[in-house]
Amino acid sequence: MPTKYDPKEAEAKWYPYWLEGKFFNAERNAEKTPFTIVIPPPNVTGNLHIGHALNNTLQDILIRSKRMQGYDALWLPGMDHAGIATQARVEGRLKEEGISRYDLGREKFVEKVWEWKDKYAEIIRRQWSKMGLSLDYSRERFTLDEGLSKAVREVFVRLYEKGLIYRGKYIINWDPETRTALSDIEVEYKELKGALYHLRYPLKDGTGYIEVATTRPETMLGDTAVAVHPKDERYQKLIGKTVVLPIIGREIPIVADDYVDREFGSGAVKITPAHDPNDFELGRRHNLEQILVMDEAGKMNENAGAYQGMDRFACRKQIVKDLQDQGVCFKIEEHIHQVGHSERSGAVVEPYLSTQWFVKMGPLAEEAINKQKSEERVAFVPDRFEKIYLHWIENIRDWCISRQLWWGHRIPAWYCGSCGEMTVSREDITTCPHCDSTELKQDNDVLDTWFSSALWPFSTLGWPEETEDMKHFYPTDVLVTGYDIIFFWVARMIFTGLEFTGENPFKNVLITGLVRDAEGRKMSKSLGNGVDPMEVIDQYGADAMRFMLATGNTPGNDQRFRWERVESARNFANKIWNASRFALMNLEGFTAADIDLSGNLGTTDKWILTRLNETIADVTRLLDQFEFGEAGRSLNNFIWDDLCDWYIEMAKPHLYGENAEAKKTTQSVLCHVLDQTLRLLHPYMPFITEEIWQHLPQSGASITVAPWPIVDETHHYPESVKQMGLLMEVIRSVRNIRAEMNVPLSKKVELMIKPTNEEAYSLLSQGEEYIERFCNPQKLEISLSLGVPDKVVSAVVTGAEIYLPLAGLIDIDKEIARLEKDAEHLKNEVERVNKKLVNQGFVAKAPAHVVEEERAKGKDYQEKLEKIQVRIQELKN
RNA sequence: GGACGAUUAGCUCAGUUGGUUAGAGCGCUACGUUGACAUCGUAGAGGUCGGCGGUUCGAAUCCGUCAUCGUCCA
Repeated sequence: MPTKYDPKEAEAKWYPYWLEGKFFNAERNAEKTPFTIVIPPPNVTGNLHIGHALNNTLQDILIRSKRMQGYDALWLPGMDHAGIATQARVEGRLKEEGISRYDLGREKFVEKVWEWKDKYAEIIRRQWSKMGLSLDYSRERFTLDEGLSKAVREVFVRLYEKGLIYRGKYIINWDPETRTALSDIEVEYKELKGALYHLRYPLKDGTGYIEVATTRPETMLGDTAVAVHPKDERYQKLIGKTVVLPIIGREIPIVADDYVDREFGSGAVKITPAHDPNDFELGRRHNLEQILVMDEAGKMNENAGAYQGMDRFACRKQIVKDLQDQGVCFKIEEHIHQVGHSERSGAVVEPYLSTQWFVKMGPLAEEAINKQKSEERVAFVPDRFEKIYLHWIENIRDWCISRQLWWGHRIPAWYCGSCGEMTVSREDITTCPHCDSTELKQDNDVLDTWFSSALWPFSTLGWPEETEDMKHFYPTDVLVTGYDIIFFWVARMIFTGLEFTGENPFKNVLITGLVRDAEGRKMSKSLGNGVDPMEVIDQYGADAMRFMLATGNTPGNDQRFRWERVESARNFANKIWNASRFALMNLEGFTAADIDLSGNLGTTDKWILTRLNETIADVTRLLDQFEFGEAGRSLNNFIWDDLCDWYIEMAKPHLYGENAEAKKTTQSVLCHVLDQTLRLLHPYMPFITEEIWQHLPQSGASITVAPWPIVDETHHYPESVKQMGLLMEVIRSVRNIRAEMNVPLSKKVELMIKPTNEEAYSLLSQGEEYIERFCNPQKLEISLSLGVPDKVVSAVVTGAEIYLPLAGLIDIDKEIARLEKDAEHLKNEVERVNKKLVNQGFVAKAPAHVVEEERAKGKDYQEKLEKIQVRIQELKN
């Protein structure tokens, strides 16, 4: 084995091996408890980003650990057709060739998108494999594939038949850039500095004018009323009168409506029912005409008179100028307001009157709310996200699901050119069921991408068929996703899941934060600060990236991407590699059958086995609680500190020594501990653990299916932890003295240790060989009755006093100063503890064991302090 | 305007039901190539846990309030 771990080699070797062995394929075994995760399907628009890497790593850790724990683990992969995003990308590509989608026509264009999809699906699969994800590719799905399309149709038709899907003419959010309707949540509101334009509309009777204010003056071309508050005294006598709309000359009424805010502006508002949601509602109450003044591209239409053909913003400029010239616009104020932008294209969203399809949310939301308030709620992790979800679903509005795109699930509604009836159908139809005419035309629109994503946890398992997979693996166990799509996706999966399967689609939702750049900025294409996970893997290996992401922080919080942290993780991998290399070099000829822990275990053996037990318990518990960071740190500490820094060093004398029995015991312990540790680490670092494990004396096919370690009660020795503690403390003190007194390890010195009692004496005597090895003394004396020389450097630990006679080598004043510093520190501790103990409240109210611990601490500090003070006195004499 | 989150060592972050001498990695300082590893080892410096007030025998941890930054919702 080389001295450095080569990630590329291991990664290239093991992923194909895993696939060939079908280790990732779920069994659908009735004997086993299923554990299911469906991957949040990435968009087929392009490459995976570092956020996917985080999200997928966490899922892989979960699924790998559950698989090893004996569950029938299914991690189902798939991709999303991502309507607007994908269509926009393909259109962009065509544009480079000077072609628009209209040049190609719908059919040809969709063919092009499928080509794109095939290409990127392949890229994404390759990226998944690079990351080492244990996905069951035999069950991979795509939101537009046949089965899922069938599920989409089924859901659409059922909701339609139930009256929960309807078609109608309403104000929706229109994106003039991509020329499609958007749902409410696809609109991002940004605070912008705009203007409030004050206009005077003249009364028809010539008795004056009424003042209105607007932020979108171009919409005045579509005004069909002016509204005032019915109780507004200023306007009482104007209600019912008629004004003449400037420029257009249309006569429009002044109406009274409670909706009007008397405080805002002049208290009178212009009403444009076709371009504003509130005006739309008001217009319906007052039977006002709805006049659209723009087309789908955001250009002024034939109703805009002279402005026809102008872009909406150009028109705004021009119309303001014209209104000013006419004296209609008499004041322009700076005005900061929230302006909706398309989440996809960034274009300013236009409230627009349009015929669209909607999901009626009331009944669906109610069911979801009730469920969430019952025992059968979805567990959000961290739980604060539950509130965010509930608040949203409790205030939800109907969902606009039709999109004026070509890429997506086409709406299964047909219009008859003969009788004019509309038919919604599961199957494509060619004749009208109402009049038998064949003049049928399918609705041009497609469904919101999230409509199909909402069905993902069950449509991927074969629903609406009653498949075996559905019966066995549904509902799923955990959904891992970012907080940015709780509304878009999580909420919608929950209410569709409840409606169509009667259950929550998942038991837990693990919410992750965003991976930001090193400065804490959101990664974005425009900033160019994104980190490509493939580059990270290329430089440091997949395991390092995974470990870094998984231990980066706590669930739900954002984390910053820092290369130094990837480097640390890479170093950790290398540490494991070298520890294993050491072990393997000393396990020559040793087989799995040779492992024997029944022999005469030493304190260090007992200690490392006990620490292993603790680590197994911690990691298992923490993973169940989704505490990936803590579990990873626990493993890091165990491997680096306990295993490498102490156990391996202490194993050396046995491995190199003549005692065959001791050697075999040490080999057994080392081999066992390493094997168990690799298994615990495997979910985080699949490649390196497999690579090493395959070198280890063991008989399994792959660590991916090796049983998860369990706490071994027969090898649990809590007293060994205390015993090792003393040994470690003695060794550390000697090192500390050597460092502080500038006595390098190469310099042999005499070392005298005076244990405080028989027990400590026995322990330290047993550990003599280790003290020799770690402290490199010329002569070591451990005795309860030591004749301490005058010129000596010393230290006091709990259980022993340590002396290094360094006559002539040291500066007495320096040693006194060093001891006084220790004494000072101990004095503070003694004082702190005493203060607690004299406090009657503490002694009376604190739990007995806490008081007892505090007393013991106080006694220990006091004893150490006294001993140090004695040493100081002796040096001063 | 409402809700939530963050504020802990120079930097990035842990700290899970209130009781640890407040931790890690990186960085820094000083030593060190002893037969796994310099992608390393040993030792060390560095924090009044954002401010104020409260609850409690005891607060980084619970409550209130303020400040700064950030996110979501309206």
